[in-house]
Formats: sequence, C-alpha cells, structure tokens
Amino acid sequence: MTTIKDIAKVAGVSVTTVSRALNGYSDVNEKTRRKISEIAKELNYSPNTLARGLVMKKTKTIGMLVSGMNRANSKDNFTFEVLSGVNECISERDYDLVLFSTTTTKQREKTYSQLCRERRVDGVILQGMKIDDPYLKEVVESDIPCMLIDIPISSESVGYVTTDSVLGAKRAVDYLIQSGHKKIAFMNGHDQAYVSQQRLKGYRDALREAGIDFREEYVRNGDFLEDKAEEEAAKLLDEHPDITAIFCASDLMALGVMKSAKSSGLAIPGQLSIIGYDNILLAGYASPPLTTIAQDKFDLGYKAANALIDMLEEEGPAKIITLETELIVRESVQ
Amino acid sequence: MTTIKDIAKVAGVSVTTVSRALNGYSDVNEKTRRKISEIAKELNYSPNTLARGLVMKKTKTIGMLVSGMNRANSKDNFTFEVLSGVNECISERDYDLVLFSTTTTKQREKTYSQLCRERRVDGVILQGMKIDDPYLKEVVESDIPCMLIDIPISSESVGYVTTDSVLGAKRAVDYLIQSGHKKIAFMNGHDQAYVSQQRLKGYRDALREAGIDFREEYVRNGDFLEDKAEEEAAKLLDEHPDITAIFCASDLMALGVMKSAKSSGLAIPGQLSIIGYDNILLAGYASPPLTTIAQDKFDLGYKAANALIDMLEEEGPAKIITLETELIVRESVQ
DNA sequence: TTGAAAGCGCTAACAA
DNA sequence: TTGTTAGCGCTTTCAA
Repeated sequence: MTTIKDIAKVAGVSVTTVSRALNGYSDVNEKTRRKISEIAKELNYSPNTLARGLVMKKTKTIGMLVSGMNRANSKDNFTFEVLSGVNECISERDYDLVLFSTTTTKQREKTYSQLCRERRVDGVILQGMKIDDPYLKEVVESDIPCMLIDIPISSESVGYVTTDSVLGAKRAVDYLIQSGHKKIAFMNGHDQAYVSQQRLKGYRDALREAGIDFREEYVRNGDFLEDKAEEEAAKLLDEHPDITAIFCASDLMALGVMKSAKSSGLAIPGQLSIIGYDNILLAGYASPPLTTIAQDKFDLGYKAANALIDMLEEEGPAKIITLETELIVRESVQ
Repeated sequence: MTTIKDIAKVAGVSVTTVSRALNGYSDVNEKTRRKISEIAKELNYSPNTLARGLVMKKTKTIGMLVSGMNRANSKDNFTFEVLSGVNECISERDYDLVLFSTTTTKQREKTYSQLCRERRVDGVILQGMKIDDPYLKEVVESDIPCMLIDIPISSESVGYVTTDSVLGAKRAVDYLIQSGHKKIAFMNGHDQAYVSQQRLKGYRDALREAGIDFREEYVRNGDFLEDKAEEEAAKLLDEHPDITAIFCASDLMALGVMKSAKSSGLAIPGQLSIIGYDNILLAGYASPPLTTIAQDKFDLGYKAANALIDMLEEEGPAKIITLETELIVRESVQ
C-alpha cells in the first residue's frame, strides 16, 4: 500500500513536502505540487486516516449510538429515517458514520466514554435511549460533543433536537375536541420516555383549555408497543364504553388500538375515533388510513448531525433545536 | 487522555509490559498484571484503536456501502432490515460498522478502494448496488474482502448472499397457476438488477412447466417503484383486459398495481389476483393483505456479516450463501 | 518475566 | 519553498 514515503522517494522530495502538497498548503511550489499529485495518482495512493487521526486528534468520524436496531424493532422505521437523515448530512459534510450498537450486556463491560474514545469519534449522536439509560448520565458528564434525539438534556458539550411534543399532542387533542369529542382517552408510551411526559402534558393542556375534566383512568401506557396497546385498549374500552376517541402517543400503538376496536366490533371512526403520532409509513396504509401528528424524522437526524458538526468545526456551544409537528388528516377521526 | 505510557509510569514498568498485560498475553506475572489492570481502571484508560490499527493493520471495522439510504427510499425498509442484521452480527463478533454512503457525484471523486483503504476497513458489505454500478467492477478487481447482497459476483476475496430468486418467483407463479390462473402477467423491476433477471427466469420456468405460453407483452418493468408500477399496470390492464393475475417482483410495485386495479374498478382478488415479492412490512397492512414471497432480510444481512468475518478471521475463501424464500398466503390471490 | 528500541503513516515545529 | 526531526499511541522483535 502506497504511503507518502513512497511518493516522496519517487518525487525526490521529503515526506513533509508531499504531505503539504497533498493537503493543499500554500507554501509549496506549483510544479512540485503537480508532480506530487501525479505520482500519487499513478501509485494509487490513498491517505491513511488512522495515521492522520493519530496525530491530528481528529478523525472526521461521528459515532451513532442507537438502541433498538434489532429484528423486533424494524417495524418502526423511525430509527431508519433518523439514520438516513444523519447519514445524508454527514456525507455532505464529508464525515463518516460509525454505528455503535449496544446491548445491555455490553453496556456493563464498556462505558459510554470508553466506547467513544476507543474509536476516537469526534462527536456522537444518540437515538432511542430511555431516560433512565445509564449511558445518559455519562453523556452529560463527559465532554464529548454530543447531540441527543428527543431527549432534552443539555450541557456545555451536549445539545439535542426534538419536536415540540407538548404542542403536537395538544394539536391532536384539539382536533379531536373540535370534531366534537369530549370523552377522550390517551394511550401513552411509558414513563421512561421524555416524549411521553410531554405528550401527556399536551393532552392535559388541551383538555383544560376546553374545560374538560382530566380523568386519570382514561390514561394508559402501551409502552410504544402495538400488542401492549391492543391489550390496554381492550381493557380501557371495556371499562369505559363511553369513550368516543383515543389519542395514541405513537402510530404503532394506534394500530394496536385499531385492532382492539375492530375485534370488539367498534366501527372506526363511526363509533371510535383514533388519532396517532409520528406519521409512520404504515399510517397511510392502515384501514381506515390513520389521522396523525407528523414529525419529520429525517430532519430530526439531519439537523442533529448538522448541529453536531457545527459544534465540532466552529467550536460553538451545543445547540437546542425544536422542530414543528403537523396534523395529517386522514380518515380515522370523525 | 490516558495512554499505556501513563500506566507504565504509575506501575513502574515498561510500556511493553503494560501492552502485554492488557492484551492478556501469558508471559506476564500475575501480580504485575493485576496491578496494571487496576491502574488502568483507575486512570479510566481506553485503548486507542487508531494507534493499534496503525501497527496491526487490522481495525476490527467493517465498512458498509449502501445505495439508496435517502429520504425518498425509506418506504422500503429492506435496507434497514439488512442493516439491522449486519449490525447485530457485527456487534456480536465485536467489530464496528462504518457506514459509507456514496452519491454518484462522490463516486467520481473517490474510487471504491480509496474509500475502503482510507478508513482501513477490514472488509466490506455492499447492498443495493445496481449491476452496472462502476464500483462493482472495482470490487472484484480489488482484493479487499467483501460480501455482496443479492449480487452474484464472486472471486477469491468476494462472496455474496442472496435468496433463490428463480425458485422464489417460480413458487409465486406456481401458486397462481394452482389457483387456476392462466393469463398471468409479470411486473418486473429493471434490467440492471440481478434479481430481476432471476425472477423473470422463475416466471418463465413456471409457465413452461404448466404448458402455458410465455407472452412478451405480459411482462413490464416497474423499476421497483410504486408509481411506475401503477402506470405500467394501468397500460397493461388496458391493453390486455383478459389478464387475471399479476406477479410483481416487489411488494412495493404490487402496491402500485393494486392502486391501479382499484382505480379502474377491478376487485382484488375477485377480478384480479396479485402476488408480491419481499414481504415488506406494508404487505400485511395493504387491503386486501398482500400474498407474497418472503425473504428474510435480517438474515441476509446477518449471514453476510458473519461470512465476511469468517473470511477475515479464518482467512478462508469467500462464501456463497443462498437463502430460501417462503410463500406467505394472505388475501390478494383467489 | 521484563525492557529497549524500532516502526506503523502521518503532521507540524523549527531550521535552513 | 523545502527538509530535518520529533512524536501521536500502540505492538513486536530481540535481548537481557
């Protein structure tokens, strides 16, 4: 494999000159540069980023830590869309992405900062972490530049991008209220998710503004799981047959709720209106097509990567970015 | 950041001893080893993989080259599932994954082997490449260990994993024939995809065995695109209203064909039977739910990664792996 | 069982 | 404009 040493030998110059020529420094004679470039091409040279990284202490690499990239979770292409966004931005800005995937067993062996420092990533993006994940504490304590997705924790070196879940949830419930509903249940995710707390707040806000009493027993946790939501909805609808609408904190759960409603013979939206959250691909294909609150997942990833690289290159402070949601009206609410 | 030098100083030994101790070599006194391990932990040491990679010429990194990881393509979670499989295997075997994403503009600047050598990846997995992609030639010529997904090219250092598309397609068409169909059209992908050639072969095989004449005009290319397939299906059904069943080379196209059939008022499966290929998530949610040929995409990725690492570690020859398909009967065929 | 020394491929002070 | 030299953090040969 060709090194700058080889090039130097052929060109009859020192390695320093080769290095400078190839890196576009100004203090090198045009003729020498051309000659060096030619030889480099001839010898099919490619720089060794390891060696470069070793001395520069910069690797042009972003680490991405994802939880839930396994067989079971591929139904929800949230992660994939975020990843696509990250990937797009990163390749535009000429970085590379290394994917760390951690299981809980691995977490015991290796700390967050070990993981990052081993690979000498310049910065990190975290997606899909639960709020009580042990890594999260480390993230804030460590000084590795980091952007979180949907987790509102920040410090000198860590920022986050999220969508306005309070507002999004409120938007959903407002829409239900406008459509004439008063008995509105809420299928939430779980308490370890920041967004669940937010969406609950939005739900309550909307009810309060409309003068509707909040009822504890109308709120259930579906763990963001289709099956769990289906179960919970069955119980809920059984106990409170007067409910006319359910707001679900994720589309996947909305799908579960739909199943449950169907199997107890409830017409959607005739007898029960359902509104979801996320606007996953499946939402438009459900029957009836699911009305939902859309988040731009690709953008979530793209903006996170962009902000991170900004931090890295401009050495600016960590950024906090909030994206807007959008109500997608389909046919599951009446 | 702590280095082995720091540890050596504190422990009062040489860096050599530290290196050996930490890497589990046998020729180091147990006492010294324990002492060194303790100090390493205390100092919160993590090894610098760049430095190690530089001298060892192994990085424990697999590169993954994916085409089509962009906003437009996220509908099709084929890529994501493959990626999940790759990721799972790689993390089990303690490698890391670096994601290369290339656009055609970038390809002009950097060759395949440059891309790989720069990052010094030990091996590469390629997914979603077209058969005429310029990188593909390079892959075979270069001696970088590589596994291709769904592209049957091999050499000393490159293998592939694919599903048996001929058999899969045959299985689909056989099922249609068994169900009594004789006028069976085929919505194929495009000529740059290996799998399209294979599936066409399977389609022809099935017809031949059943004594049904192959008709050129029954075969269309939908480019694996929902919209394109919808268009093509409209033309096809208009020109040949006697067609009773369509085999589609991908579920996404099958969805397009369904749309087209619906908008011309054809009942599925009453008047037109449709069978897809892939078993994407959406397939089960379509209405009617789509009968299709399933491939295990996760496994495709997992096996590719596994075979690659086998090659790397056992220095064995490149492997060729063929996975089976499975007929998933739902409600779009009658 | 341990250490000294060389070297992986590169960049960057400093000197010329 | 160019070269000499040192050093990034690690592994490994060789010698003790």
